[in-house]
Amino acid sequence: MIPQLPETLDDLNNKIKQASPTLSKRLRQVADYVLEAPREVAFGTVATLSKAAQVHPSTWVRFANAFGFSGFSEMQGLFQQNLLSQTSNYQERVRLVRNEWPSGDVEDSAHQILSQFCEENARSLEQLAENISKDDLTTSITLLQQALSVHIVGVRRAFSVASYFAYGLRHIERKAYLIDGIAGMFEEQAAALDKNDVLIVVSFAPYGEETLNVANLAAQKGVPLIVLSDSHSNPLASMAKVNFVVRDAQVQSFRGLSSSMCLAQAIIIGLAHALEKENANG
Amino acid sequence: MIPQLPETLDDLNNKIKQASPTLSKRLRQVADYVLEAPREVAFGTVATLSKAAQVHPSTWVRFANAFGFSGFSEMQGLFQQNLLSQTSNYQERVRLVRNEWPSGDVEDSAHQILSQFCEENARSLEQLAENISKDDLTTSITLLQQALSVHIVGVRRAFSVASYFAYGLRHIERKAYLIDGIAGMFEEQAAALDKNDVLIVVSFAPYGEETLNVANLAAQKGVPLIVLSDSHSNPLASMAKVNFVVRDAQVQSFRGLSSSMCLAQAIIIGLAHALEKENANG
DNA sequence: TCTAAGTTAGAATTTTTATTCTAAAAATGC
DNA sequence: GCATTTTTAGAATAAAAATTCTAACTTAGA
Repeated sequence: MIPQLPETLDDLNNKIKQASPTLSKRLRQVADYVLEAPREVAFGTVATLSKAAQVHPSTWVRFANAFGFSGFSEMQGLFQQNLLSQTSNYQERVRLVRNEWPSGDVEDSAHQILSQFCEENARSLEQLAENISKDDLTTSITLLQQALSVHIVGVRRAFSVASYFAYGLRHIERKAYLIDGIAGMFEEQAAALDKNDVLIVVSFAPYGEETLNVANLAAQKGVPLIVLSDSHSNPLASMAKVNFVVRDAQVQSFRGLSSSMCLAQAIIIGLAHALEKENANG
Repeated sequence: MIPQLPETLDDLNNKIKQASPTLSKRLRQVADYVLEAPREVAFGTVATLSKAAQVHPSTWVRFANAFGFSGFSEMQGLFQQNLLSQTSNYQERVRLVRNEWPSGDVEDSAHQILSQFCEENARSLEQLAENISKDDLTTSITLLQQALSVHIVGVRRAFSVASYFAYGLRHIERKAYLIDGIAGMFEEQAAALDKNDVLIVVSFAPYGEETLNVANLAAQKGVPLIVLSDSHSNPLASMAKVNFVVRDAQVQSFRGLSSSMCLAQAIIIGLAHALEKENANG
């Protein structure tokens, strides 16, 4: 198919990108995986990689053949070579990234910003699991499990998280309603809250007025609140059944959302598991 | 002989140096080789390494046993780990250590899920900076800088990211319009696109039809597209000026958004920097 | 020099890994 | 909608790797 066999990993990567549109479904799956996780490929076996890329072992062989290699092993050599060549430069690269804040041209600084964000966000993620209590997680999942339906409110930065909650909960077939205040109807939407529901409130400092109003309305009706915020001393803490505090990474006075998103994800999947177990037990 | 098995390569190296004088001739040959060429050990097989160190294959097994390993393969793991950690990525280590999916009760499993999500997301963040090319970042920032206004489209899971773009861009005082298809008006909203604008398209597999339609309309009008997706081979790639591929962590067939959010953030802040510089220079 | 303890290399075995082949499935063209 | 081609997954095979076992060897001590 492609007779000229690539000599370096970069070479191969280019050929893959180029050929990608013409590849069949499974081969493209492998192509995507290879571009994304070259390190895994360096050490993996056909068996482990097949699992990771969710394809049949022989697909890897066919893939290697398609790019001119005699088999998987020959192709793997390229990935190992690459890894070796990378190790010597590594120290230097880290030094570069940890340098002063953007001094060079736009090109460099943009990538430095990205690197720093990645690093800071990764760090705050690493702490997240430690900072969130088991009890809070369990309580919130139980609340969501028992709820007739779930409403979510959040504005501005918090809106992205709120919309993700709505998406995720619907994905696992829970009734989820996003209070988005469309056409200024925050209060009208909040009126639909029932005391057998649950309200998830996502709110970061400075706490949005609309969000506080909705939360107050809900509290008056006796609707349990699950709060996700960035401070223990937020105005919602006292009325909340559960109060998650997430410290998202901050770079250059801009806060991220990675940790909040991660917690949202964990709650959703945790709920999915709980529901599964419930069903299994009758 | 030496019951305590080393946990890191450094650990092992120290133990080797310490034990070296007491080792037999062949074992010392291996010891010398191991200290001198750890990188070879990471990739080699018992056969190739035996030749390189001029010993019999079984010597390697005896050597590994002498330091408490169950066999050569177990010892080799340490060398692979080391190589990966040098390249900033400890994916392999976690892959090796990672155990089965939670089996315990809801309380434990919920927190386990959170831990795993944090871990996976942190890992994919670490890779993000490496996988995103400088050129793509620069190009997209320049496009956004020159754009009269910015439109953003994304549905379902991608909607959270799209809404974050809209929020962030407005925050730095760019004109940003979120094409949310409210009241089914995707096409009507898309009609507002001007060729001096830019369209940011966020789309993950399976690519939403609405998103593709909007992107097509934009492309026809000559509006530059910045695409953020999860695969090199997405249906938008060919029409895009820039095609960012972000592989968000996946746990239990549910994908996160941490990395996408992080990239969005970096683009926004990178743009803010570029605008600042532009203003400073007159 | 002989013996006993430790060490080694070779052969054999077991396990793992890669590859090939083939029937079924999917996609494509008519 | 049918026939043809391509693609895929599973089983079977081939190759390779790692490990074990044992007899031969080496060394040290009497």
